[in-house]
Amino acid sequence: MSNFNLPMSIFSKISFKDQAFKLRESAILDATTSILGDKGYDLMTMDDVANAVGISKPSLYKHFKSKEELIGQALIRLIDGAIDFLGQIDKQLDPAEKLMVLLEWALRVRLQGGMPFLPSTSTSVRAMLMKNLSYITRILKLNSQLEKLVIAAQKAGQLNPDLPCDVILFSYYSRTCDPAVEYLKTFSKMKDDAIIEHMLQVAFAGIRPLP
Amino acid sequence: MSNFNLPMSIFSKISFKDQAFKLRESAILDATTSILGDKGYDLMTMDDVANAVGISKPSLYKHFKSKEELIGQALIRLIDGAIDFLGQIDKQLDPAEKLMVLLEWALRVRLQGGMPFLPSTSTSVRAMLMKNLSYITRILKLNSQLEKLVIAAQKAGQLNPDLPCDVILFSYYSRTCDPAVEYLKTFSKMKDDAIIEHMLQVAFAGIRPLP
DNA sequence: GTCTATAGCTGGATAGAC
DNA sequence: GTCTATCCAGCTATAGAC
Repeated sequence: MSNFNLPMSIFSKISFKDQAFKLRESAILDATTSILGDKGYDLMTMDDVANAVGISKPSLYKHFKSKEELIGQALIRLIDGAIDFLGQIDKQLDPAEKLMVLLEWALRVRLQGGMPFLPSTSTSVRAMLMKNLSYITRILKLNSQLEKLVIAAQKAGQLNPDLPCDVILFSYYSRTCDPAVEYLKTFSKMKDDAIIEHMLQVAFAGIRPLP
Repeated sequence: MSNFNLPMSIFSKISFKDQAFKLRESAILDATTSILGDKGYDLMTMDDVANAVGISKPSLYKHFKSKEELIGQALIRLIDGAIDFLGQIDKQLDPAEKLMVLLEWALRVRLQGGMPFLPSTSTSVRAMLMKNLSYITRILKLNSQLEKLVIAAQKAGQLNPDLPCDVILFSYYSRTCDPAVEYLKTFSKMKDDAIIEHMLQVAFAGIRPLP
């Protein structure tokens, strides 16, 4: 935190503990992410997570005071990753290209065992997330950036200007959690790169201007 | 069944009972469908269903011997509806038009409170369904009909012949459970007809031949 | 066939020793 | 902070009376 740049000799014990704590927290979030991607919110149990990390359930609860908070944190980390990635994208790219690069990133994250970008469609999960203020804050931030990109791309004639902005935006979100990805991997045994290429092609053909 | 066309005077008692039984069974499946669409597989409880129908849980278990069977039957009824609908589509339509009409039907069913056409992506739900032989049989039947339509449409130049057939087929399936539908309804307050129109437009623009 | 009541289990969360 | 052991709510499924 605030002592990152101070000499270790003074704070070594504290910072070591802190580091270990952060590391374990990160390991917990990794496990949560992977299990969420596999089983989904409802079927993921706190025992699953604790066992995957190799700690006991009470220890898990020292880090996250409830299942809801744990999942909220995992989603926040994911959204933050997206916002970071968006900030690092080559400024030279035009809006539609930026959207494509971000979607590629999201699909790749998912194919490498992450959870889908959008949580379940289920009412209860959404209700749970809506109570989580820091999650809402992040998602609104990301959403406003994406909305600007969509509108700019429509103005520039890179995306279909006849479609309502919302239709493009929500379709875009949906592509990040498109089950076709899983089907292609499971049933067609397609390589990750081929899956991503085809998903991008279909997704953007759907929202580009009509000929 | 076999006595549908026989005089009621002879079988009235039996057929009446049968009818009532069928009616209740149908009501149970209706309730299951609606609750599944709302809460999803894991959160739907047998109490929910029994209460919605207005019967007790043991009575529910007289009709369906487990939660898995109940959900399986609800899904089978849905698939059968799709197969029936497909059989009734105007034979004059070309393959791509048939696919479009069917997708419209599926989206409309969903918007009217039904469950999504494809069940959850979750591993456990899929595992449950894979043990259900009559479900598998139906889904394979529907799948083979749709695959034929896709291939025919590609040959006729109505769908992009450069895309693997699987990519089109799985993308098509995914559109039936696209969360963008819910988002447009919830956040954009869009009318059902407008949602369907836009979803169809985006979906088919994505898989049509490139200009 | 329908109900009330309950068995049996699972999973979220915690008490209390170390 | 970490564990073992446990509580308790809520769920599937059923026994047994009517």
